[in-house]
Amino acid sequence: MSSDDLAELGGLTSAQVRKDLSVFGNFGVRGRGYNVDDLHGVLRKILGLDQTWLCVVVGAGRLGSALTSYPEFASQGFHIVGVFDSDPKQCGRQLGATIVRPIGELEEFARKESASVGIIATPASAARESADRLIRGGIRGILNFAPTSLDVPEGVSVRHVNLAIELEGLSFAITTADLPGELA
Amino acid sequence: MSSDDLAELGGLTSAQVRKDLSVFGNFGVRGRGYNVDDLHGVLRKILGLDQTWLCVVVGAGRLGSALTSYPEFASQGFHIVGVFDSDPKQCGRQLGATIVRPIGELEEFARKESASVGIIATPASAARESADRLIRGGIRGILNFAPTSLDVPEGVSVRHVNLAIELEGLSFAITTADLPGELA
DNA sequence: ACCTGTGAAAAAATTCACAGCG
DNA sequence: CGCTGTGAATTTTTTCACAGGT
Repeated sequence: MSSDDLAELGGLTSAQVRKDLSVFGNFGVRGRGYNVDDLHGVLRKILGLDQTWLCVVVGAGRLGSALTSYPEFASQGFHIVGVFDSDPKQCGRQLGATIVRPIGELEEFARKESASVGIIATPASAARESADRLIRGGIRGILNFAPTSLDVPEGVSVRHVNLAIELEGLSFAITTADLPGELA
Repeated sequence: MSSDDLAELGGLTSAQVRKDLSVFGNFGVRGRGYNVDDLHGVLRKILGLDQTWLCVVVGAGRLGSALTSYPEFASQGFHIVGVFDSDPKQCGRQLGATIVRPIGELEEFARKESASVGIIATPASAARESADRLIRGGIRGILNFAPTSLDVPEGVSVRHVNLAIELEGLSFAITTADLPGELA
């Protein structure tokens, strides 16, 4: 498959595809293009997807429940090994392959299981505390669904997913698309 | 509040804050900074959040259910007025303020209700069809949680949220942070 | 004195375009 | 001939730094 084909699929330019791949190595063959299977394998390795990642979820509400059982996570090697909630009523409930545990057990559990990824699906008010617990539990990366910025020490990576902001972006796009003579 | 304060809160530089705001107008006062309430109102208006957006959700699985009842959506003026699923077993179930309806009723429902935003929370295999239905229903913007690219006509905006890719990004960040002499 | 708004400068990302290999 | 990999050119984004208003 050529960089043109890949670009088409990804909504990019072929030069973009080639430049980006060239950061990591020379994966193509001049005159032929890229071997899709090989490239797939190489990219999985670069992304660190050639291993299983042990994850814990904080927050067993609707979003936390959905994420815990999200099939795309498991299929990419992200295994949810524990779910935690501060609400005693949630604790003990079966969720995916595990049961919901009390938030107080998070640190010890994460350490024992050597979990390296934490997913925060709590209300904003609990996000900071959740992050602290995850960090004390020895987690290396946090995916934060709460609309809260997090301070983390060196060596811990954070990504924010703000679902409301995604809709706000759509709102802006729709509103802007409506403006008639705004192209000047 | 000064651009410095705003930058601190948002994890940006003050110049960034001022430049970005200056695209839309002069909202600050020299020597004083920005009035937070005024700025909030102006930005809400720019983003189109000074109105109620009627949304329909396609897919009443775990993710669709979580999104339908996601409090941050309602609080930003995004109201879920309908949820649709192709599985007859899901139909009729109460979800948030509405019941789950058969997918076949989507187009007519969206038109009647004048819904302008569609949220796709189906498996990848159903995403394309869902988008077509939404478009035929007169929707103006689509938030797509399925890992599928969508072709949409002029005038329809799309945003993709790929939860697995967020975790893959974390995986890469963690993996990369581990490499010892990779700073050269 | 403080802080915005903005040109100018610097840095980063993207595109161009082509030498060179298969 | 086709297509990669990559320097060079271009465009975009970010940062700098300061004139000017409060």
